[in-house]
Amino acid sequence: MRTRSADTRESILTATLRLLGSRDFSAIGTLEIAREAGVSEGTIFRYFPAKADIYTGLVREKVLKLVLELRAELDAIEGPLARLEHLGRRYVDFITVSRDVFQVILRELTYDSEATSNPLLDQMRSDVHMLEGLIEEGARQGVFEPGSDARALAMLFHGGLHSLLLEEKLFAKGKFPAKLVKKRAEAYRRALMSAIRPVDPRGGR
Amino acid sequence: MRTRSADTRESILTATLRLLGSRDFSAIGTLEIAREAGVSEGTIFRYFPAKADIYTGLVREKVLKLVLELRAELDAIEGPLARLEHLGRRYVDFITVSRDVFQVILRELTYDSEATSNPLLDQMRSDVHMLEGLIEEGARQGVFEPGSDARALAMLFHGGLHSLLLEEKLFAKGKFPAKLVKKRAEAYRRALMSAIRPVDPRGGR
Amino acid sequence: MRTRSADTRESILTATLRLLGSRDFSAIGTLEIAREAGVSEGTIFRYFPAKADIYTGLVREKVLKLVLELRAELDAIEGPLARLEHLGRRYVDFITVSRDVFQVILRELTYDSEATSNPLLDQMRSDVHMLEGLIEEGARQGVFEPGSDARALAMLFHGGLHSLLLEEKLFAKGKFPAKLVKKRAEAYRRALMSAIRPVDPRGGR
Amino acid sequence: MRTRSADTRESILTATLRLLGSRDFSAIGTLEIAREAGVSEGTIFRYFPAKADIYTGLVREKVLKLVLELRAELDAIEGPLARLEHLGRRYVDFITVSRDVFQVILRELTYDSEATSNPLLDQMRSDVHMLEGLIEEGARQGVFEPGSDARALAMLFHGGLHSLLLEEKLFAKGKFPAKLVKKRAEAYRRALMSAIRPVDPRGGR
DNA sequence: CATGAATGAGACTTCATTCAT
DNA sequence: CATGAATGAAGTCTCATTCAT
Repeated sequence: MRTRSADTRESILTATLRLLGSRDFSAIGTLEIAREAGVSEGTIFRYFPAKADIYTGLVREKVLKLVLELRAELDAIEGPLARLEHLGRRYVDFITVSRDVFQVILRELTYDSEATSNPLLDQMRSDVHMLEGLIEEGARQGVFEPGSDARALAMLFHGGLHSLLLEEKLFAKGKFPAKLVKKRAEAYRRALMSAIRPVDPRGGR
Repeated sequence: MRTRSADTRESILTATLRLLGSRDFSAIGTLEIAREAGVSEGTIFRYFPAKADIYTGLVREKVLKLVLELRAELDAIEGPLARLEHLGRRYVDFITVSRDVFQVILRELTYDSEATSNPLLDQMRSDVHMLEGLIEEGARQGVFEPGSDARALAMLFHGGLHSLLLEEKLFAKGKFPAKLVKKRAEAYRRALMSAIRPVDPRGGR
Repeated sequence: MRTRSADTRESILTATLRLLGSRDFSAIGTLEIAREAGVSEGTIFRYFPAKADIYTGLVREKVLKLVLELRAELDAIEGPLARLEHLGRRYVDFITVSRDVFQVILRELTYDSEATSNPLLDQMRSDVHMLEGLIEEGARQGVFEPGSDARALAMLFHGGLHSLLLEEKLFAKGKFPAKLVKKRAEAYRRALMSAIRPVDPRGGR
Repeated sequence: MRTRSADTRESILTATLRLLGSRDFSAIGTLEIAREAGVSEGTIFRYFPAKADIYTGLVREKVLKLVLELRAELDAIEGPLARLEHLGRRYVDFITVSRDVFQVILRELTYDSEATSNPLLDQMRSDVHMLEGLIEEGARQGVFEPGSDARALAMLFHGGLHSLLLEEKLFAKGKFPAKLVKKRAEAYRRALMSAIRPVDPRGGR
């Protein structure tokens, strides 16, 4: 009964996530979510007191979880360059396995937040600070060329992910195959790295 | 007779644009739009046959117009470097004077489009092609360093705008003052240019 | 100014009459009436205090007028047979020149009237009485065969008009040409007369 | 779960039928129908996608059903005279138990139909053909006097029903008691039969 | 505990009526 | 006077939520 409940709840969340790909949450009905989740409309309200709580739950249990996991991974890695590279690799996963979640994040960012405290924004702020620090550290260590605006670069890393999704949207019918995502993500990573101008480790330049 | 004022129509559109800053179109009511526009609810439907047409009108008359104007400006400029620089400068305006419109564009991009033909996407595709061509041309002319992935760079220019808005959202209470927008946009522009590695005109490097 | 007003008023009434051919009054909008009459919506309310008054005016000035005229004609004719024959002939006009008005009468009769006094119904009642008297008189005079139910016959004369319109509706695309209306009306008249069994004046039987 | 009751649907239809006695469908609001049916307004739209579908359902499930039943009964009866007499008897039921339905039919006939195919009209056409054939057959068999216009007579049978309802409307406060309906219907039947002049079976004349 | 029928508040939309021009 | 833009009350319809089964 513990398990059964957890599964139902999960299926409601993922069904909602799926539907959020094509429309805003306010344009999705509870009946629609129920059908997509394979449960009855009434059941939804046994798991969530109100429709809005589905979204809240989604952000808390899917979106934030993803972001926090990524952060934990990065924190476990040594060295600015390696970290940045891990970040780049992870972005590929975002698009292939967690694109729905990521799409929600992107959309959420297009709203003026009036909430005094938004955990997602708080986390992103912290991530940007981390990235900034990482770039500055890299510059101090001589791994990156100094003189760049660390915040702008940090923000652009995020922008790169947005760009990758947009490219797919503009130039693919449907979705990029995993292989192509990898290739394109690599191109973006290289371009951004080039903006940071990591000193070529193999000498030269 | 009272003249059917283009002003009324305009005020409905801009009111909607304003409201779109904080929520999706589907979460905004027609009564809300009416109040924000300072007209009665009935008046809305004298100018737009259905609620959805307000959005359509917005995209056609505000969003597309802006994008087309920018494109025309760029087409009038000679030389890849000058063009890219104009683009960068224009982005500042987007955020200071047309931020609402731009926010609509960004959000629109977070939905899976099922429409067979979306004029906004068509235009963006064309713009990306233009940017790509421009970067490749620059590389051929020796103004930019060759070897980069032109499409990734072109896409990143768009991502930069997204990043700038996000930075404001994360680190400003309210909005960046115009002065700061200019400064930050300049930082992004330099970072992106640096990714393109324009050959330093003042020799050396 | 007397004339101009009267024309406008008239055109509003006839426009409404025309539209009433296809829909109930409640399903017709004032804008529609205005367009059909070739005036502005505002003008309608200079001639009629409220929409409902158009219908009232129609009944008073067109429908009742027609019915009263017919009655006056009949009253001027001597002899039951001649009267019935005039009635039959007049029915042809109803369908060719006053069909809109007649359609309004027919429809009006499909509503349960709750009004304490309905001038149209009052008039019809009086007409039926007149017809009844006429049939009874004919029977007394030996012009008609006695023994029939005068009221049923009187009512059937009205039903015949209804039937003629229905026949047209069922079997004509559009409307019967005047010639055909005449022919069919004659068939109905003969059938009804045959129910009354007028004693053949030319001897025999 | 509460079962989706056919009763609810039925009560909506009959409530509408009741209201249609006094006004056109376009003049009846969905809230009114809901109250008359003893359900909430929302419930109406669980059973009918749009208001117009209530009317459509009414015609399909009540009106047409009635007409088709009558037709089936008549088809099962042998001999033109017996058929006509059954028709006459059935008309009494129409007015006593299905008067609402019949009123809808009558009103429907007062509109110019623009629909290419109207199942009610199609059925009526077919019924008139049947009646015509029946009268002609009777004439050939010598049961009826020949020489009459079969179509006019067939149409008049329908007109008789209209007349009966009109008589009630003109001369009764409220409705005729069943007994009286029977008596009056008999009078109409006799009058119409007399128009057909069935040869008196008991010889004579 | 799941279901889906029922609900009513509120969304979108229409339309008779008013009134500045 | 005529016009048609504006209005808001009322209509149709949707949908989150409740609750009997």
